[in-house]
Amino acid sequence: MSAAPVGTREIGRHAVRAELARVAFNRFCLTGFNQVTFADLAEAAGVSRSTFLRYFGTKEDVVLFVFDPVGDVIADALDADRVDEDDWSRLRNALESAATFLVRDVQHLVTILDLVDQTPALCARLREKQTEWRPKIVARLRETASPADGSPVIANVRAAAALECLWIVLGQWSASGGQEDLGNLLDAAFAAFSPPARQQTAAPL
Amino acid sequence: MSAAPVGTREIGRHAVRAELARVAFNRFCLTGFNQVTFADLAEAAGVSRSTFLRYFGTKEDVVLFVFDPVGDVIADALDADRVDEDDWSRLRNALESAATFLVRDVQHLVTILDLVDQTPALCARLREKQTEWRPKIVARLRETASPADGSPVIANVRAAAALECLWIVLGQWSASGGQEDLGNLLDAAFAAFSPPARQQTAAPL
DNA sequence: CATAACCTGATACTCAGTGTCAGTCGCGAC
DNA sequence: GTCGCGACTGACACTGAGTATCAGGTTATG
Repeated sequence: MSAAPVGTREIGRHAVRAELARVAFNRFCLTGFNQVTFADLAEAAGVSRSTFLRYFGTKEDVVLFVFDPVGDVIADALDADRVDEDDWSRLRNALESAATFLVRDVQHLVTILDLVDQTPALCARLREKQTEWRPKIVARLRETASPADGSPVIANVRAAAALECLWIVLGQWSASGGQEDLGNLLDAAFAAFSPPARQQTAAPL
Repeated sequence: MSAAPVGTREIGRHAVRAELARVAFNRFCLTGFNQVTFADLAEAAGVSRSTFLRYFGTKEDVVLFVFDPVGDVIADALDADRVDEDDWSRLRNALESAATFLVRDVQHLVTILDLVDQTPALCARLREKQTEWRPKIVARLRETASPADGSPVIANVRAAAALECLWIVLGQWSASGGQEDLGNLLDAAFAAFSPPARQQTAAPL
């Protein structure tokens, strides 16, 4: 899944990166993302500013690098699930894979998500990452699309909509302190697409 | 629609802003967004760097301020269209209003959109603006939502999906040089939601 | 051991964005 | 008219992100 480091150098580098991120994250939560500078982080972690910057290209990445594998997780899940399902079902399941991947330490993820949506810069960067994932997802969808879907617009819209669902659902989940069930939340979100869409008359549920 | 300036000062300020943006935009198209600095822009426009920065808080805004009214345009269109329509139809119509608002000078809009998706920073900022529009749209949807929709998740998902449609459609439209019909493109995009979603068997169209 | 690759800290640099300050202009009140 | 007030401007200084370079130390490998 996450490319296993081969050399000892890779291992070390990975470990240092994790430690730097850990220290930095505490600072962010304590003082606020914008208030903390790279100089602060470097001092807190006991390395030089140069070194810190070598591990994380931007301040946003210090927080958001944990989301990097999500795009591949979703794409892989789509591949594993091409059995007789329609796009929406496959996307829903793939999103559940992504959610499962992210939720290891519930408390930690909740804290991250809180920090993210308190911080416009983090929101923006995370949305940017999502957009980077989309082409890969679109490609997987189109592999099995009916020939009638000549234009890539349909697949793009569905992929984009699904990614929005993931984000909205995670926001809701984190607002509940990680109590609610992600599967149920995903179902609730995808219900926005499935019904015949006439909302005026209350649908008998 | 766009709040009419009342005082002479407002008029002047607005005109200066437009002129600065015009000069700057040429520079961006010529040299590339990232290559141009505020100092360059100020010199090209014949004002000081300070003054230029007083008119535009960020370099991104110099390009993207034209999109600012779109959120209100969509919200207003939703209000004017609450007659007996389901959410998706209302959203589709509202998006067409937004598109109509944006397409005054076809060539200019195409140029802007090209510049935007050549420039990650502009993409990110535009997506940020979209997210700012969403709450207002959600509120309008929920005003007429059936009581069965207790959770705001449904409305959020639909608003987010619709905004993604707008962006995808504009991308497609701009790729065609502004030739294709935006109404048709919107229909094609919204088709991603309507069919029973089973994509394996080619739907007889 | 030797060498090549890598990591680190130091330093210098560009540029976005913020804030301050003094001078200027337009405009209404007196 | 002129006085004062508010807004606009340019000049300057400053913080902080991100890039680039360099010398010296460390580690893997032959």
